[in-house]
Amino acid sequence: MAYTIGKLAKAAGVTLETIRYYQRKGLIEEPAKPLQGYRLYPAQTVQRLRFIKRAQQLGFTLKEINELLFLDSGHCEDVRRLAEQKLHQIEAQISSLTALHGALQDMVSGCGSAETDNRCSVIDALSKNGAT
Amino acid sequence: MAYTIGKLAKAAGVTLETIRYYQRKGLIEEPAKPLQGYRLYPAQTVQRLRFIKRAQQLGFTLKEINELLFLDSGHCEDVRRLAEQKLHQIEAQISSLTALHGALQDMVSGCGSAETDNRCSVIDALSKNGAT
DNA sequence: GTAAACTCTGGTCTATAGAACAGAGTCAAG
DNA sequence: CTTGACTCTGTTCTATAGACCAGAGTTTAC
Repeated sequence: MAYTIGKLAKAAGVTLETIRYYQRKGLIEEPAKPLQGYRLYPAQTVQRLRFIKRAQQLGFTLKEINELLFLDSGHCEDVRRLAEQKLHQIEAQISSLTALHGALQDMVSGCGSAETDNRCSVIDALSKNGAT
Repeated sequence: MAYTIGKLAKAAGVTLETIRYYQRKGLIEEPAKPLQGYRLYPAQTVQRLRFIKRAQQLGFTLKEINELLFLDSGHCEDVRRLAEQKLHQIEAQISSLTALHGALQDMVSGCGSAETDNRCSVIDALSKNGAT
């Protein structure tokens, strides 16, 4: 099953502009244009677009996603090395988000109860040194 | 104690450009320029800059930070609401990252052993439905 | 009292991630 | 076989978060 760009966009839940942008950036391949007619995208491009969107939601930049995508086609050893690198990044990201979560939670729970002066404790907490 | 912009920048660990940018964006107040001479910034601006930087590290955009700062002079409830909103965002982000971590880990451990075809299946693992 | 260092204003420039548009070509349905 | 929908290429525009630069004025240190 093949898609024209509009169908592809609809199937993947992105806009035409996004697809073209990703092509320019090398995140997805631009199928050769038939000498007359429209480009046709293979079904797997839908998956790829979804992958990109998901990874983006997870806080990866397009540049990082591009790297991740390259993992798919390289030698298994390179793949492994890069993937492990990514894993460490993700671990770090999770733990810093977890710390942030705790800090914010503390702030929120202090809020409303510990207003010694007329300022919010959330602001106070953020101005000092707390979560890393 | 008052700071010229350069001292302020050094004290807060930001650049002059950052300070000016924040002024343009209304995140910090631009002191009136004495008819002859340089602007002088009150010491509390250092705190404010640190607050901004800190909040930024915690994933707030300048726009959100501006809101937080604005709300500082308002009701604590509003600040709380914003912080709670952010809290939920962070929770979602953590769980997505955790899912991604699991998927990547599976891939890394399968890599080298389970290459049924000649792909290391990152895309496979993540293009389906896993992390939301 | 001059030179180095700093500040001022205002503009341009960068990267990221697209959105919007113009004018042409192409396809599909009635 | 024409009209409306879609696609093509290329360019410009947006927002975010600053960085950088030039030429002028100001301050500080020697």
